[in-house]
Amino acid sequence: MASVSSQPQFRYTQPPSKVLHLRNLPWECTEEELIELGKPFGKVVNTKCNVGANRNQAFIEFADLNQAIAMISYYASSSEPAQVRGKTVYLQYSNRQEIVNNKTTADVAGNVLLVTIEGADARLVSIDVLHLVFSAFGFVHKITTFEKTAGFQALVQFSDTETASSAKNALDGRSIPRYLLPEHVGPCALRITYSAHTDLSVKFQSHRSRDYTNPYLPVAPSAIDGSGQLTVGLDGKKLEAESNVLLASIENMQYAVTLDVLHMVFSAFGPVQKIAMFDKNGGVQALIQYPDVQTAVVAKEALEGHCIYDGGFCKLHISYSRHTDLSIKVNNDRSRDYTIPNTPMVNSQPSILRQQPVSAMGPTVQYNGAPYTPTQEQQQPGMPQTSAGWGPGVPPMPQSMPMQMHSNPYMPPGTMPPQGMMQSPIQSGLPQSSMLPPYGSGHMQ
DNA sequence: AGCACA
Repeated sequence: MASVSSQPQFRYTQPPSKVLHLRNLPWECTEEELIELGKPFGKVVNTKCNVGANRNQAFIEFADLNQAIAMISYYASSSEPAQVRGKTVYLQYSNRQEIVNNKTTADVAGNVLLVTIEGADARLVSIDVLHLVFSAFGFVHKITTFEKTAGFQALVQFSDTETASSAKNALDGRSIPRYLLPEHVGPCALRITYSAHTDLSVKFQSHRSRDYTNPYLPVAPSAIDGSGQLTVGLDGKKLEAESNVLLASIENMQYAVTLDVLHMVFSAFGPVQKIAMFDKNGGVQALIQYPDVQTAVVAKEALEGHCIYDGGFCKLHISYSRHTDLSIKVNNDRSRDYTIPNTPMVNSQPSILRQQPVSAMGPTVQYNGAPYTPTQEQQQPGMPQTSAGWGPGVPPMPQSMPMQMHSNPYMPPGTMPPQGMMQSPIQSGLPQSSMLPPYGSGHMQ
């Protein structure tokens, strides 16, 4: 009582109640901790935690009024304040006589979590980031997101209550790790309660909802354009169906990017079958055809956003083409079919070596993928690509590079550049493992 | 640090 009357603005003594009002709680405070706190004084029959705007208040209801009085009296005269996790908790009689509506859906543990993403940039958190965050605790079945007055919210469905609880306990009040968010996105905290749902209804895969148990669920019509092409990814970003043909556009093309340079760069990941270059929107684009989708995926992942030359020159932007087989009518300096040795060659002078603006500068694409080392058989048209030479353990600079210029079926006799020129820009530019992987010399023309 | 689905 003394503690209550010591504060002028709340000096009025509350009439006793078997319900106590607690404040200044750590707001991760659990029901169990409240019970622990009250247990010494009597039987706690009900609690309600995470009350108030800051979720740092709670109520404890004792079986008997005398027990509540005992607790108030004890802490009124105690030198040690009531504490939860070392934080001082202030308590007083509640102005209500019983806890009502204690078990709201938010308190009843279930397999679906209601997640509120807080922060100015909450809306910029993608469903994929949420998926990543919650997947740390178990398989996430479904996620739906929506906007409410509470802000940007998501329902995250786990297999069971235990998994959901572990995620809730670990993540409630925490911020999404910065490294999972784009740089421009500010901090985003998660507030998590249980949802009353047990099974979310996800009709489409979209940037707003996802069903990870059903990868064949149709994609939302809003994400598909008139031609049936997928244009909007499930994260709301542009997305294309994977293809064995890549569309590369070159940004900031300070240096001439030739067919040969492209061939060299893209051959690092597998045999390049065809390349077609063309002008588009004032820039240069190229279609690069691999024999299979997997190779194209690896190449795209590795090269996307990277620059062919140091200093941000010739930055590659790569998407999947709708093409699956390019039609190369003539081999010239803008298009090439590497699978047909005898297609007429037009103007196939190796240009990279002549056109280097800085003599010692070679392509320096950096990427994180495993380098592909072209081998003899992988150069053979029609041969199935082996996985040999793949994997993270492949050294970026093998001891002996396969020298197969002599056997290159695509190189017309007499057009082979001098050995010294072949070596200088490319190989001398590879002192570090992060640099461009070895290109078989046979790829260069 | 101050009373509960707003």
